[in-house]
Amino acid sequence: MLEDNRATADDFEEEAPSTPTNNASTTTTSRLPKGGKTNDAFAELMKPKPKLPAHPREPDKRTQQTRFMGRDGLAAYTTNPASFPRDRVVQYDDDFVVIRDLYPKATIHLLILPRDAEKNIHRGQEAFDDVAFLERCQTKEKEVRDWVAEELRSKFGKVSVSELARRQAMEADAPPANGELPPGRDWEREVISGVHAIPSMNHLHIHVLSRDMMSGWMKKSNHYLSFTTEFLIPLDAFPMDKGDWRRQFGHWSDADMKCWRCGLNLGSGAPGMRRVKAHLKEEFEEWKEE
Amino acid sequence: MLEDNRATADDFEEEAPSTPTNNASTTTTSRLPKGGKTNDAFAELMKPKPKLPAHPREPDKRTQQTRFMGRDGLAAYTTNPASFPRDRVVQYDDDFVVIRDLYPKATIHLLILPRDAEKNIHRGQEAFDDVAFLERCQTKEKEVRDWVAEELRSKFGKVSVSELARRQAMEADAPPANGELPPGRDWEREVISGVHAIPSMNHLHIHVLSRDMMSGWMKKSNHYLSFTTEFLIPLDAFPMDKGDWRRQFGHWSDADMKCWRCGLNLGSGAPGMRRVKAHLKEEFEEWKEE
DNA sequence: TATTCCGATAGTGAC
DNA sequence: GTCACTATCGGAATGAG
Ligand SMILES: Nc1ncnc2c1ncn2[C@@H]1O[C@H](COP(=O)(O)O)[C@@H](O)[C@H]1O
Ligand SMILES: Nc1ncnc2c1ncn2[C@@H]1O[C@H](COP(=O)(O)O)[C@@H](O)[C@H]1O
Ligand SMILES: [Zn+2]
Ligand SMILES: [Zn+2]
Repeated sequence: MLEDNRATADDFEEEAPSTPTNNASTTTTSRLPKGGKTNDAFAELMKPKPKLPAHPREPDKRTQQTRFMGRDGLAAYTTNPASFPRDRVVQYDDDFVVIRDLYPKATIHLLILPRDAEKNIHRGQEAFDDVAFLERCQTKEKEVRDWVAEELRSKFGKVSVSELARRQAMEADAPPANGELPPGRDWEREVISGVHAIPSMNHLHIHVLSRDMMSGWMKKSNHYLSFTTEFLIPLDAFPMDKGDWRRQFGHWSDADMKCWRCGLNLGSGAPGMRRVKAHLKEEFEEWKEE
Repeated sequence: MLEDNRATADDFEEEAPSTPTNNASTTTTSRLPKGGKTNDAFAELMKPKPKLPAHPREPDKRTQQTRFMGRDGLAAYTTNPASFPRDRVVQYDDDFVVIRDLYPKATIHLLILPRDAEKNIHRGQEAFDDVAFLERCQTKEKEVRDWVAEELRSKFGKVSVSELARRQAMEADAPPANGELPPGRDWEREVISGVHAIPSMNHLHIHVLSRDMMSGWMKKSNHYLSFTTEFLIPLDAFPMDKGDWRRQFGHWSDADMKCWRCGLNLGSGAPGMRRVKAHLKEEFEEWKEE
């Protein structure tokens, strides 16, 4: 059973809301040397851009250690899950460890780590040729998807109109039995999962995350594309045909990013990513309230 | 007659000599987040690289104003030379203003600015089609070259072995008349001059500078190449044939830089530029003492 | 399609 | 091939008391 440790991606603090003085008073910026003392007060107002800390609060020491293992940073979770605090290792058994992604790319972002050391050094494309192994992973994936769905409900249920009937029933004087509750919003539909066609981390991991893509860690176009294109391969694509093109996934050049919700093309590269961030912020508000 | 205001490029302070502690103690550096408070003292030692001020001392206010005119920054000198202090405007008459380059690329670096507003908005390739105008410029150029040569003599004469006889004669009990002095080193040979094939500043200017290329403003490979290749066009190349290739000078890609003194190829780009700076520092010492 | 730091590279504006 | 600022890109390293 998955515990309910609700420290998630939106702990990442977005840029501090700018005071009126900050962006109202002066819209132009000088490119010339800050010069003598006349400009000092002036320059004071100009954006040194405080440069956000990597993590809002630094993670625990044990988790920090994993960051120094580079691309092998997931190994320690699989070999010694008990050494991690429960807000990072959400659940584990002999076969799997479920962790919170240390750099979540959505409001909720978990990773399922298979522990079998023979299997977990391969990509999904190879590891999932073993159908028995695959099926265990699929079962776990389903379980975690459900859990993420519940996490979404508890996080956004109170602003979601689809939850209204269920909410009212629960708050009624005589709440119905659990099975009798109105189902509310189908949050499982808002969960995506799968493996990356070209993982960067060396140990097999299945992403399970909310589809909102709202996180301070969602910084680069690669990040966005990796969860919104065929680069994210769902587990029902396995076992994969020997000739399937995703076994030799090519590197993408600089593909356009499309809004996951409305399909709007937001362009590519860093400029596109700025548009994505701005656009998703608005979509997010609507999406929560569906 | 040119005044003798000896505030020159080597006022630019080179980087402070690094203390032994600075580069000896630790050669490895971590690329991972500085993390908790344990690292603070450690990180303290690591190179924040103080980032030199643009100018050693900020220039006078009037001269600072020219920097806010971008590529038109030379115009004010030609229209109102009297408004500048004499350490910036070295000399002027109805036809020319001679200034110190605000970002000198050599120990001595002057600019000759023709004042004729009909002429000075064109590149040399066009302006010097007017032969009468060209000849006035060439006369002035010669005068300024001689002046720079004298400036070099007074700056480096006392360490130059070629100056020895002259120096001794001058310090003798009965110094000979001026015309009778031993000539000493031919410093005019150490002066280069001309116009850039593709100027960045909009008003016609003739560079007259010592060939040492020693200056804190000599930062980018473009800077170096612009004074050590055919990009610097001497005035005797004018008037230029209609079909001369320098009338449509192409952009250079990333040409190798060669030591102006020994011809050594020092490579291209920023790495090459670092080698140039290091190599020239040694050449400079020898060159002064020739 | 790990993160972080650093340095090199581009693109803009110039009060 | 202005300068100065900023953002972007590209590689290297991946604690250590
Ligand atoms: N030390 C770590 N602990 C937990 N998650 C990590 C760590 N390092 C990287 N990650 C996450 O692992 C995922 C690897 O993605 P990928 O290899 O592209 O499938 C990314 O979502 C990272 O945020
Ligand atoms: N405001 C300024 N005052 C004096 N010299 C300047 C100013 N701005 C740029 N320069 C110099 O003008 C020269 C222009 O070079 P170029 O246009 O390439 O021939 C460079 O050597 C600059 O250092
Ligand atoms: Zn949209
Ligand atoms: Zn040399």
